[in-house]
Amino acid sequence: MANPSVSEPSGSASATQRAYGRLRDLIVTGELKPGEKLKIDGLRQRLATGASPIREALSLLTSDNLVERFDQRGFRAANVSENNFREILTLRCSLEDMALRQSIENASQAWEEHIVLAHHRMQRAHTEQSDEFEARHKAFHMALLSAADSPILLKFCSQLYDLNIRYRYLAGNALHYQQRDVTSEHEQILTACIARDTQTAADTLLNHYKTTGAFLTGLLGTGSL
Amino acid sequence: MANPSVSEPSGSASATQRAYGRLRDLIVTGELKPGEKLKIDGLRQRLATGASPIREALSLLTSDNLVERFDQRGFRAANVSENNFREILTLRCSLEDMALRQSIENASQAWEEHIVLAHHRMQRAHTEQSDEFEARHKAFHMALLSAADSPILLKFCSQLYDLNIRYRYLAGNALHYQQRDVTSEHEQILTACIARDTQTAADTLLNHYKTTGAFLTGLLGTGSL
DNA sequence: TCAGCGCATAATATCGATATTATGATGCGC
DNA sequence: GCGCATCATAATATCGATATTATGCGCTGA
Repeated sequence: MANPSVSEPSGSASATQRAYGRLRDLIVTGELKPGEKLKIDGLRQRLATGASPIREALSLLTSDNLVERFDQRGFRAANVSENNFREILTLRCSLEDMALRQSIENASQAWEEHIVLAHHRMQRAHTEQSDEFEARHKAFHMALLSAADSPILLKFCSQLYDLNIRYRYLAGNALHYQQRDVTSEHEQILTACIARDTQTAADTLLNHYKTTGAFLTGLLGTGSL
Repeated sequence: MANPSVSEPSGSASATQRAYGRLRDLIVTGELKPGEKLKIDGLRQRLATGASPIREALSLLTSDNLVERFDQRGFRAANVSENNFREILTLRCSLEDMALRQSIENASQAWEEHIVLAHHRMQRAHTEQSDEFEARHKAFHMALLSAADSPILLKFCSQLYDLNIRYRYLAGNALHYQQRDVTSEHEQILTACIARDTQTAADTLLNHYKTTGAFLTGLLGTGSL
């Protein structure tokens, strides 16, 4: 399968959790395409599990905006559109800005160490071309926000992260060229956070998103997707 | 029973939807108390339906932060706390501010008529002491934001609304005294929206929330809940 | 030739039953 | 008398089967 896995260990406890994580990966990575009908029975076989866990997982994904439910007519992978992407990008900028500022405000030594570690792990995964890079990348970004002491806000950010990264996968290799200075951008953000330089951190972070975002919007606009 | 119903017609299609709406009401109104164990079998009998719809509904409510899931140990109604309430209030102010500004920016005649109508219905329900007031109240607030053209943001707002109003129910009649000038506040907001006076509308709306919020925080602080 | 009705097919939504897992009490050993 | 392991109980999580509902095709009649 060779699946990157944006999420946590998939060997976890309940079948529902496994199905949830697995399906989310499939959708985020585009293996299940936007708008694609998600037939219970098909997925049941694919994930080798019963219908109940599948349905529950799909319900959860519905709340994450990754799946659309049509009463009595099953589920589909959520559609994509330029508008949708713009919305995600805009919201993400607003909410992460908010969260990052709160996070830095509450900054503690533990948090500082946490982000340093998360950054390092991401870096290592990157140089090693590891499968884990995606997970580490998300972990780093969430770590930045983690001191915000606002679980709901963090949950929103996490959801938006997934929604956003889905578009990156859809753009696929078109995006590889611009592995540009992402690394340096990450370092800048990290440095600013350690220095408790809220403004720079926020500016850099948002710019980080907007740059990638603008590029993706371009692709979407040209109908490449 | 005499249940106000914060949500839509509960006679709708699927058992899952019914269970979802019903359970949400039960939790929001406090009939199912914070932290209370939600035993599948109990609910199954109470709502006269099977286990699958219940589980699916609970999964959905988990995503709404109204229910907590403990793997292999079932579900509980989400706990409440002063911190949690403050978080909801803060987030709600930020997000609704954002949404309201967008909404006014996109204001159309249709939207204007929509909010006037929603306001009128709420008023009528209020004077008639109708059961529907809660639903109308939410409808009015959501209508204000409805031109925002950002479904995800609106969904977040809707969720936060429910979370917030849950605390109002928990405070119960202690809150009745302060039916104060809520009516006039609503009118002010409506008027400002019609006038496209973004700043006033936003200020009034946020003040509306913060006033009620401060009062509730007070109650929570004194351990009245 | 085409629109509309009705049937066959396929998928969903739901139920009832089972296996698995937590929980609380009981008794044994120390 | 107290702590710990063990067992009975109760609840969850999951499965397989069924009933209900949508869907697409072919047929009829204009």
